[in-house]
Amino acid sequence: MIVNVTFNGEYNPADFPPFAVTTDLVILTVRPPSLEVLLVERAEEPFAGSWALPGGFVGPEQDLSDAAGATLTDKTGIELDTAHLEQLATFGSPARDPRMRVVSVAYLAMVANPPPAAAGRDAAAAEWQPVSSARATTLAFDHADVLEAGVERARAKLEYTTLATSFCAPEFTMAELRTVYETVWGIALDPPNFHRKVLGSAGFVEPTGRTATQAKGRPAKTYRAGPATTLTPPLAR
Amino acid sequence: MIVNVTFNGEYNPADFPPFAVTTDLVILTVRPPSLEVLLVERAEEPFAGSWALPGGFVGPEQDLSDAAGATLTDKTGIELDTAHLEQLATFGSPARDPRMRVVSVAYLAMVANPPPAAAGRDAAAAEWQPVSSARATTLAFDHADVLEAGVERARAKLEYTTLATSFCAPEFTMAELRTVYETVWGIALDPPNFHRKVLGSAGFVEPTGRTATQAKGRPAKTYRAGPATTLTPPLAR
DNA sequence: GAAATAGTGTCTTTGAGACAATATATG
DNA sequence: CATATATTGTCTCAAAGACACTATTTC
Repeated sequence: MIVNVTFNGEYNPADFPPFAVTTDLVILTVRPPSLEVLLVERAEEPFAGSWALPGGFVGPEQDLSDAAGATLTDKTGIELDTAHLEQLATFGSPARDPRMRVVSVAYLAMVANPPPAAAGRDAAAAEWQPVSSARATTLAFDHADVLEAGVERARAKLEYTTLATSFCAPEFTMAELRTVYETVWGIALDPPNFHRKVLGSAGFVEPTGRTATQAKGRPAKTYRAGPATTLTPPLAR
Repeated sequence: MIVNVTFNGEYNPADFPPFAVTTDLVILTVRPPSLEVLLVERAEEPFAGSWALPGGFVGPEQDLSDAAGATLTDKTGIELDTAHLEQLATFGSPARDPRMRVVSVAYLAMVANPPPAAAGRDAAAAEWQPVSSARATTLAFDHADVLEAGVERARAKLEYTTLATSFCAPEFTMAELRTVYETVWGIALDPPNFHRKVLGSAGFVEPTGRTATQAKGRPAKTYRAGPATTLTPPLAR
């Protein structure tokens, strides 16, 4: 198939050869004791059989964030308004795709309790994998770099934003919220101090008035995400 | 001029029509009492006569950061190794360029004591303008959004990185470094506390052993940037 | 010496962290 | 009641902020 594109005036094609633009997503979820990322097994070349981040081409009239959002809902089955989605960084090394110039705008998504992953049209399989496993795998393209950027962004943002709640169900206990931090950061936090810090951060969480029964021990009060988006002072790692 | 591009297999052109990829730069410098940004006056359509951020097309085999670096040295006359340059965000709304689909990867640069701006090939003029003035101007494309993102990134990064030194000459006084913060943040800082905080942050600055004569008052010791890149704990705004 | 700017000392307040103590559930 | 988990209390320490004070220069 042949595509003819005519340029003139200031827009000389020598100045801007056709680029393909894609989005790739680092979709994270917390499944204690692991931070997990959604990977797909590529069905076609290049890197057929390799694990990769889910992604896709940006349509001619499609906004970048819409393309990312479509991939997110398609791959996870999660509605956009329950997930956090933000632009991460753009990867455009000339050599990153062996066949042609592809610039990829990476997005970071944080989701809670996703349904099991299902293979799509272009993927042989889709699977939630612990980030530690994904790091040990040879990912397609430069997706190892993208994954690192996404994980580091998520780790950093837990410090100074309320985004940890996007890894939680709509209603959660203080221990569940704390476990999000412990899982993403890979460290143990002091439960009493964490409890006080969260309640002392105005707008971080709101009490529901309900309690959640524990397998053992005193029932925990439940909370929902509050209106605040930033934590000042931050929650130290 | 006609460009023929052949696609097949997974790379169906219907999935990825030709995009142009550009870089746009938010190049900031501190000239007390103003934080200033380099703007160019567009010589050609669209937005001929409007002020815009400097930028350019990414070459077929050119890395994104190389394209940004080339624009930086071209427009400011500053060597890359003396400036800070980082990727900011990518802007790709289908409507952002009236003629065709252009995805712009924005970069943020911080420079010290730039020479006067000079018009280039594609610009009628180039000028350092206070950010407050630039905000009051109607900028070309979506450059108002890009500028906001750049300024906010710079303001935030002064808190938890040592990047304020990239706004300073190689050798600077504590008052000069403090003035960088005061100019970017638009607030006054307490000189004694600032002094202690900076010296207490290991690797932020290193003494040169020299002093700088003041117009009035006691000469100030001078410092150079140290090896540290992050400030923990941060310098509160 | 007066004025200006650089730099030090000290006190108060805030918040993080360690950890004891109390509360409320299950078996 | 023993045990487990949630929640509150208390003490200590580090750092931020206010601001008095000292140091060193020019005029």
